[in-house]
Amino acid sequence: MQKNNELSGVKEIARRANVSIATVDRVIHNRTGVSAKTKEKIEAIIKEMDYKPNLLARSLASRKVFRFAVLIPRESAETEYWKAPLEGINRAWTEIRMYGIEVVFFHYELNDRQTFNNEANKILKDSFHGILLAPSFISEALEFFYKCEAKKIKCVFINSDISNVSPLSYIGPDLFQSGKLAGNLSKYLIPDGGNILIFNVSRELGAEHHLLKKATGFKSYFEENKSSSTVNMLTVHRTDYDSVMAELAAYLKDNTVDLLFVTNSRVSTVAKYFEANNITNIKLIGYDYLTRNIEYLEKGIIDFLICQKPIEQGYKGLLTLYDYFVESEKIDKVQLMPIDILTKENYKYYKN
Amino acid sequence: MQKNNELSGVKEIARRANVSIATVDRVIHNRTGVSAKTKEKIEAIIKEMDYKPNLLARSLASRKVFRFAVLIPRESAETEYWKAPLEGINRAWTEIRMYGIEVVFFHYELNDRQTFNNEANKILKDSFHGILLAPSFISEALEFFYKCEAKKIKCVFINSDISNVSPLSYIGPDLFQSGKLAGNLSKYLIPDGGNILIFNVSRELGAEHHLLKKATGFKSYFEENKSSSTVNMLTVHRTDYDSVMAELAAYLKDNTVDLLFVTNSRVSTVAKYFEANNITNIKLIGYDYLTRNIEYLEKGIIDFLICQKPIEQGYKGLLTLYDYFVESEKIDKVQLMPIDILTKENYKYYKN
DNA sequence: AGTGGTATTGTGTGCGTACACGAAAATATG
DNA sequence: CATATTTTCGTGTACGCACACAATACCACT
Repeated sequence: MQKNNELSGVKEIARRANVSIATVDRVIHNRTGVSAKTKEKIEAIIKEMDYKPNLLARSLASRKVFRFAVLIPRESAETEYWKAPLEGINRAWTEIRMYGIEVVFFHYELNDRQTFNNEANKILKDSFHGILLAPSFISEALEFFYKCEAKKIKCVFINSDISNVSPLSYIGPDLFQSGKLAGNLSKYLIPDGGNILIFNVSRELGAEHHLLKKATGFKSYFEENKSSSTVNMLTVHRTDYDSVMAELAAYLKDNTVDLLFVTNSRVSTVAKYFEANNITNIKLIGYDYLTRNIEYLEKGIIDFLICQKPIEQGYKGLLTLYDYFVESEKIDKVQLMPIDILTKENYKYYKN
Repeated sequence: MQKNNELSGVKEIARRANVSIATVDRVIHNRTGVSAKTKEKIEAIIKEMDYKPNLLARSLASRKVFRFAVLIPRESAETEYWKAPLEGINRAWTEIRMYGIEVVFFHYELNDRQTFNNEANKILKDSFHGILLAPSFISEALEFFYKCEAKKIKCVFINSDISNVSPLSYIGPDLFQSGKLAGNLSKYLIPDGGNILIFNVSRELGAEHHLLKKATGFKSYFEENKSSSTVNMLTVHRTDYDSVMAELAAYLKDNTVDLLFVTNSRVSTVAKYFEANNITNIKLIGYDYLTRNIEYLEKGIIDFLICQKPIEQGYKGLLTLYDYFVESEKIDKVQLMPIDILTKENYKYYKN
């Protein structure tokens, strides 16, 4: 390593400063017990040498163990979405486990807020340095977040954010802009003046809910561009196929719709309905690279899928905790994901 | 680290096998000097323990130095494209330099194939383990590649590939599919039956040239979809604004064009021309996230930009060499980049 | 000067692995 | 059977850093 010039490492610093490497070590980690003048001297040398510690040797020598908890929804039969972040988290873990990282997983059910509390309490009873969580239930997540803050536990949010709260980092989409892009895409699918329906399929949908942020962004596109299209919104609070089908059918009986925007990954449910009933004159935009969605994208029933790198969200989420604790790096408060457009032509090359 | 059970590492293997760690080390790196039966025994234990070497300690102890050369075009005044891969390469380098990686850069001029040869020869005279190169000039690159093969130097290609040749890996777009996607996008911009022009701006354009692959893909979309649009192609062999402008103006004087597809990052040159001459009725699709291109995307003069993660290409390129030599991982022969669609609405969130 | 105490600095060991070198065992040679 | 040769294996040191522990310097006060 660096076999070139031997002027690297703490040893060299120590040599130049006429001190022992222990003293150098002390000022590097600014521990106490170093006189002001030697500290200054060493710091000057460090700066002059542009010394960069060898992270390998560092974490080899400092046998620290950090414990992180992961709190995200369980992958459900209805949507495989959460498989992706989990995959990213595991990928990150395999990369950093040798640096002394322990990870414990906790999963809650997306249609049962009580399970969130249960798992959250388990986490609080145990002892973790950091937590990676998807705050799907806002008030519950908020309460949990405050408890973590009190215990000096750092949190990273993925997938959706909570306003007025400042975790170590938020990693996920700009929901508003994501919806706005969907609005923009609809321009390419139907002429101006059409009838558009925003369709939410979600058990929970409070005022601050992230699906509504997408809907708001979507609408804003039409307002900003002074479009003459009509944009309505419909929400179904049951997520099974029959319920969705029934509500949608009822709506379509009374209303003309040229384009349908599904605000989450449940778009395949709508597509299935379209296919079963031979509905081909309604354009369809939805979310997420899931096998079922891709299937309908391939068939041409779904026109566009918007995707926000769920795997990378999980990957970066865990790495962010690692960077903070092990590398003690400064962390970006917000790490927005790209807003990717998937079509029949390019999805094969997409990487979550 | 791994403070849990102490049954990790070569030491534990050695203990269980009643041998010294040196012997264990020998079978791990399958060196000579171990009797068949002890080798078997140790291998069994390794498998049973599912032993994973600590890469930190490994590369700390093995003070190997690998030397890689990078051979890519110089960033030119006309296009900043090659800044991006270079950035990715540098990012990868900072991540792995502590593992004993040396990188030396060589740059050639995109409009002078002789400079490629000059730099390539410099590389051959020196001594490198691996080379990361953009084979812009096919025959020259081919010659160089064979010389490298003869010297057992591993090559990784980025940005464009060469047929019938097998480097360690190709990292870049599927050019054909990339062009095909552009064809698909044009569907959203103009009605079927329009007049379309494929526009190549490139000094060099041999039969195997990568721009032509994009053009072929583009055309294939219209053929496959039995489109009634007319697709023509025009190539300008000079890349300065005045030349491009002149040729384009001449063409447009005699021909109607509804949509123009520029096969590389020079799309901003066309956009500039459109802006200067108030041409607003021609849709424009081009390549690459460059500041000048984004400017025209924002203004609405460019409708779509296709982007293929140039930074990541460089990043992965160097990491691929690293993985091969240091981690001795199996390398994917082809690592295709996603084909990203950039619009006015989502470019801000794009990451190269 | 001697004593106690604090402020400051140094020494040594270990993290998990690689490797040079030498020792021992096995085998071959005369 | 003694010696030479080869095969097989073990010991020790190093990598760059962290940290426990030991040592020294410095100062105040009897």
